[in-house]
Amino acid sequence: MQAMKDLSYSPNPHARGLRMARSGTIAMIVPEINSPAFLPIIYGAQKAARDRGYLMILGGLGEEGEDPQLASRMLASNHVDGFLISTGRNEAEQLAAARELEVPSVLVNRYLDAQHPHVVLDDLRGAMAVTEYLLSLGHRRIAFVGGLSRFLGGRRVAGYKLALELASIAFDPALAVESGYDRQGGEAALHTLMAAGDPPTAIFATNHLVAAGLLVGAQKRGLRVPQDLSIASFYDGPIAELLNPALTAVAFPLDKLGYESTQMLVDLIEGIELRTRSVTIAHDKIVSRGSTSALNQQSSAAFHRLT
Amino acid sequence: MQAMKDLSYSPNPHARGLRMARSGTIAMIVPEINSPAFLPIIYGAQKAARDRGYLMILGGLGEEGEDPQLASRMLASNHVDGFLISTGRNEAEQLAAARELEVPSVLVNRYLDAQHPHVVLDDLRGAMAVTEYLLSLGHRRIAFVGGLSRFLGGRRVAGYKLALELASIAFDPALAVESGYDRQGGEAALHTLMAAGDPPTAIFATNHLVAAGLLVGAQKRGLRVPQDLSIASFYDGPIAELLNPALTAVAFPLDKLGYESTQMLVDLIEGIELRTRSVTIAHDKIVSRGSTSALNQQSSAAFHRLT
DNA sequence: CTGAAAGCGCTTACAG
DNA sequence: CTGAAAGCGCTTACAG
Repeated sequence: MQAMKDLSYSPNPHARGLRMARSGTIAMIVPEINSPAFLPIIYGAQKAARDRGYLMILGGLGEEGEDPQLASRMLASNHVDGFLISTGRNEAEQLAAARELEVPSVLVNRYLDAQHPHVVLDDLRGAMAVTEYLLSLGHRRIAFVGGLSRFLGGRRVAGYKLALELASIAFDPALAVESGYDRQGGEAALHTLMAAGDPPTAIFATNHLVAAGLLVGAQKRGLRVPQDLSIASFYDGPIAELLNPALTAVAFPLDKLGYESTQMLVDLIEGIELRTRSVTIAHDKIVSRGSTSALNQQSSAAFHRLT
Repeated sequence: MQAMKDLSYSPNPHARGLRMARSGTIAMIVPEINSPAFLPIIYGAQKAARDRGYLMILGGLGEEGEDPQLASRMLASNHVDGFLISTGRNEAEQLAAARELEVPSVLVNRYLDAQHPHVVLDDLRGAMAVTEYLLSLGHRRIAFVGGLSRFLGGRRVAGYKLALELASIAFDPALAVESGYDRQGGEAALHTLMAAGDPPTAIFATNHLVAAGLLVGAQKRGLRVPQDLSIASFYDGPIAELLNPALTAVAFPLDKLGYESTQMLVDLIEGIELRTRSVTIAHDKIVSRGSTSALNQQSSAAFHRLT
């Protein structure tokens, strides 16, 4: 032992990998690399890999990661012990391919079924928290703008509805608008909402891009945020600070999402029994910024004058 | 050969690494992981690594990457063939440590000396292009806000000065304001500039964060962008679209920066003679958005009324 | 309990 | 030119 220290010896990972038929390497597949949310996720995953003595390689960034067969091809050529998988446009095929893999994989913020190991955000409670925050500011006409159909989007709508229900406010389907997940969708949704009778006084956006679109749309219509319209969003992050006005948002520890995913994957690789195959990451605080304010008589009057 | 195909054989990388005493793996050290610019850089690097048959691991993300000794520790434990190195707070120590490494390394958007292989952006011409764009809009009082001292910042100031000189405009030291690289610095710089006599009609910001700070400062002072003040920035990217107004900026192919860095590193690893140890990535087009407009009598009048 | 041997799957120097 | 053998640095089953 002392000699090891004196010579600063460390075992040769190739010899070890060859003998033990394992690589000590995991790969992360991230097709939607342009989302800034993946930086903290990658960061957390890398940290956990290090803590467990594994190397993490970035497998499929961007377009390359869209190929459902990527993981199995990587397996053949690279000898990877397991995969962290996020999906992109080909969600269904990629999830199906993950199931067929002959090494463990963990879905990162994605869901296949209760059996397949996954780590997700607590979208439901996060969405409730945002909605309740807007309710606490006195808003009663609160809209939800986002993706309504995908698994994660659906859970956010559910949280929004639940919060309304708990506040004894009837859900109005006209206030839940499909926007997808980009800026154009957000801007279009704003016009849809404001053109209808009895528009909302507050909007809950599914992410920053949609929120940015709402802000642009509001400005084009001459609506002041937050005096005439409050906007709050999911996923706090550096972009929230840069928007004008800065965006109120619910924070999630995204690094923890990456960290827990990797812990789970290494447990699977090493045959350690999992306590659960479904980990949910709780939201942090609501970070209140300039895009939301209390509903009061004055702003309400200004609002009705404009519409 | 046919049999290889039939059995979809691929060589065991551990056996190969053991025998050949090389790993086929490179590591990228990125302390400033929070900068969104690193996503395309990592993406490009990963692509080149794949093209050359290498794996890329993310070595030091964030705080961990600040340790100047990280690379040599990774070498001992992981058997990496080379490093792509970016630096953070401890720039000088990290660059010095890179020089001592016993495997090749390439500096990514960083500079040590002419000998040490590096790939940088063409800051000088990029800064000239932004300045010339503002000149073409009729602006004559153009400020530069950014870091003035670091190597890269210094080159941007030089490009700004050169463009002014070519337009026969005397450089006014009061218009070059040190802001560092964050939002607070940008906001403070705006107040400094506008409080002085003869303020600028256009500002060139060194990055998005500084530009965002300028926008906030302008709004607080009641200055309209672009009517009263034009703002343009370095580094086009997804954030430029989200600011309000959207930001005019000069684009750089950051993925190419990562790609070329990796090509250079693999050449070094494989003993392929380099044509040059210094690669400069040229800027792309100026992307013109809502934050800039032509200087005209009306806006100029409005501007002077306000100050 | 300790220590020598076999073997993981390659590559390359060497014998035929 | 072709083919068998040695050896990279580990781990683990086995002999002593």
